[in-house]
This record gives sequence, C-alpha cells and structure tokens, in this order.
Amino acid sequence: MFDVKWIRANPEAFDAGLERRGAEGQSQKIITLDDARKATVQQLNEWQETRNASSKQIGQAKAQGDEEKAQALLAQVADLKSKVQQGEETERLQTAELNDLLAGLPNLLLEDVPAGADENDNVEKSRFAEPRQFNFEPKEHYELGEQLGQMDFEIASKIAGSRFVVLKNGIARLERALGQYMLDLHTTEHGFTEVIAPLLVRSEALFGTGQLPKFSEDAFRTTDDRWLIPTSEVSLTNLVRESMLSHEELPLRFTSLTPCFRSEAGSAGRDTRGMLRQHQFYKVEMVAVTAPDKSLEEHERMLGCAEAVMKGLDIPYRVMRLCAGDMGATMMRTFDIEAWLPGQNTYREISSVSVAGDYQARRMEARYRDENGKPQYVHTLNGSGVATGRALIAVMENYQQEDGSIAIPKVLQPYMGGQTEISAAK
RNA sequence: GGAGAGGUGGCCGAGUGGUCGAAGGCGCGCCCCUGCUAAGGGCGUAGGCGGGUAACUGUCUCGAGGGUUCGAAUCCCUUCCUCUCCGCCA
Repeated sequence: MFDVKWIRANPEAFDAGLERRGAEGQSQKIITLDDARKATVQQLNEWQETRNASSKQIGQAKAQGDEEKAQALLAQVADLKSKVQQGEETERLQTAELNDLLAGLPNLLLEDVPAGADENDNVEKSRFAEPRQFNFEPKEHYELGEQLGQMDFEIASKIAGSRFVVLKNGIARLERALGQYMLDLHTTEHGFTEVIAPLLVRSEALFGTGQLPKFSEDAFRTTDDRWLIPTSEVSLTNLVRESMLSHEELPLRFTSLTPCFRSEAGSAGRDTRGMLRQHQFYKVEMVAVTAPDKSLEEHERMLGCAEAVMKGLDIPYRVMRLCAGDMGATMMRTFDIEAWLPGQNTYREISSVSVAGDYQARRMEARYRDENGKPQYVHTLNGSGVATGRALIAVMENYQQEDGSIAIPKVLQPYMGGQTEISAAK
C-alpha cells in the first residue's frame, strides 16, 4: 500500500520503481483519481461546514424556544442534505477505486536489487561449504525415503491426493527434530519469541501481509470464508495489526513452527516427484517488526539467523540476491538461501528472507510512536528459518550413506534420543 | 448452536438526539513548589484528509459498514469481536 502524498511528490521515482518490476507506471492514473477524490472532498467539506453551522444554530434556537427561527433555518439547509449524501457516495466510490488500484500494486524494490527477469538472473551473495564428494551415486530424497520404508507418497495420494506425503518412524522424527532444533536456536541464541498462532485466518490478515487481493488462487479457502495460512508470516506479522507500539518495544522478533498450505496453482508439472513442492509442509518462520531506520540491518541479521541453521546442520548452501523479476510482490529485497541437494546435483531454495518496509504495515495499520511521540508505520521483515520439509530433504541427501541409511547431523542427535543414523530398522 | 450484556482516545472509564472529538482518572511531556525517597500544584497530551509561511483553521473518525435526522458516540439495520449463562466438544 502506498502513500499517495509520496506518489504525488515523486511520480517519476514511483513509475520507475514499478517499471523495474515489469509493471507499467501508474502515477498519472493515481494522481488523476486522487485529484477527483480531493475535489469531491473539498466540495463535500464546504457543504458539511454550512450544514454543521446551521445545525448548531437550529439547536440553539430550539433550546431558546425560538421555533420560528428554527423553522427558517431548517428551510435554508433543506437541500444540503441530499447534496451531502451524494457527495459522500461519490467520495466512497472514488476512494474505493483509488484504494483498489493501490492495493494491487507491488512493493518498490531497493536500489541494490539486481535487474533481471527470472531466477536465472539472481546474483550470488555468498556461499558456505563445498558440496561433499560422494564415492557412490547420491540418490534423491524420495528414493532414500521410499527404500527406507519411511516415506510414502502412494498412500498419501490415496488419503489426500497428489502433493502430499506420509512420513514414518525415523524420518518423521527427523523432521520433528529439525523443527525443535531451529526453534530452540532462534529463541535461545537469536532473541526470537516463540509463538503459536492461528493456522486459519480471515481475509483481512492475508490482505495485511499482501497475499490478497492478488494472490488468492495460491491459498486454500475454507467454506466458512477463512484461509489456511500459506506461511506463518501471515499470523506472525498480523500480531501487530491495528496497533500502536512504543519505540521502546521495537524490534519485535517472533518465530513459529507451523504447517503451511499452498494450492501450488500454476506450478503443475514442476517438482512433482518427492516432497520438494507440497500442498502442506512445515516451516519455521521468523518475523521482525522494526523502526524504519533499522529494517535494513535487521534484514542482514535475519539472514544470519537463517544461515546459522544451515551452518549448524553443516549443509552446503549459497545465498542469492533475488533479481527484480523473481521477487514476491510484497517485498523490497529478498535473499534466498539455497541448499545443496546432491541427489539433484543442484542448489534449491530452502529459505527466503525479505524486508517489506512499510508496505505491510500500511495495510495492517501497524504503527509505533517514535522518540518524538509521532505515530509512524513500522517496518516488517520475514524469513524462513528454515523450511523444515526442505531441510529434511537436504539432510537426507547430504547425509546419505552408501547403504541407503542416513547419518544424523550432530546438532539433531539430542532431539533424536541420541540416535546417530536412520536405517530401515528405525 | 440458544439466551443475555457490551465494544468510547496510549490505557481505564463517563456520556441515550444539539454548544461532545468527547468529563474524570491513569500514563506520558514541560514547568513550579517542597525537600529527601515519598509526595503536592500548573499547563499540555488522538489520528486521517484538506487550506495557510505560520499562528491557526475546515472536515471526517466513539469496533466496522450502511441508514434515519437540519443535526448521531447516543436511534435503526447489517457485520465483526469480547464477556456471562446453557448446550456441545479435543
């Protein structure tokens, strides 16, 4: 959501920003709509001013028992009522048209976001560890899982359809261990507050984080008109909706382990094998709420928190700066962490860490009082820290052994009751 | 699901058709007094949009959205939320 005043003051910058997104400039259209709206409001205000003054006099006249004067005044303002009503109706329509336009616009990108059309134009920012050299042909996670008898896509599809999985035994516990490890890391080392929040949310919440109105087809909707969260970014970010925070309580940092539900509309045929792209998956999410001048450093900090998860697991990864064409609509800058997957012989996204600026805060009416007591919109950030389903894949593929068993990373062993590997037995 | 009661400023809480954007309190800010650990006094203190260099000023906002009225925090309708009792239930 944008500040129309800012667009009025910086129309070229605004249009240039949209063009970097591959969208058309909208400043002229917005300003024209806003001009019309302003003219209506101005006229309306004049009528209301007259009406209010007269009404006050009528009240005084009646209080003094001067019925004659009251009647005379009443006659004077008789036609104002319909004018005001029409003016209000016009303003309503004009405001709605303007807001609908604004609500559908993507966020502007930060200067340092690389230009580009799609993921092939993303730019590597850093890299951790070298891919392990295998003295056998590494398998993909679903081969390993199925051979272990602990990962079952067939029965899942009978129960729920495609893009679901059933995990059992050691693999199931491994995913649980990953979630525990990540949550503990973020809460004890990184200063995040653990949260359990609703998985079903109302439309307003999805609008607040920007999934609505444009991306409704990506999420599942319930028959009672709620939505399954596509990410707990929604629940966690909306924790501050419609609130007035004080500058002392910032930054706020929340983390949560939740299932995420995505319809994956439009990704038919992509990653259909295995559990890389599912309708339901677990993810540890991090959300931060900061003062505007702190959000960029928080972005780097949050990336560090996600990287710490990967370093702890000792899984090779690279950090990518997403290019303009590959970025989500609500964000100003995004860093992806891509884990090395030996079975696929490539890096795949496992975490996405983004700064939204005040884009979401404006939609949610999330503000704080700065040091001078002035209300300001907060900045919001979110990042996966990390997707446990994909982390499971990464652990399985990177820690696989020649006999098809899977070694358990050191940091996870305490969460696995001391178990050091997953084999067909357990 | 049934019956009832409510939603007011950063917070609490008055206010049932006119001078109410809203008493009072808390909190916060500035100032003063006192003088010693605990208090007293004064003033100020919502947000959005618009006009003005500014002082200031117009308008809107009392959960949200409609409506009645010359005029709505106050009346009507819809909706969301909270609380109490009953029912159901992990």
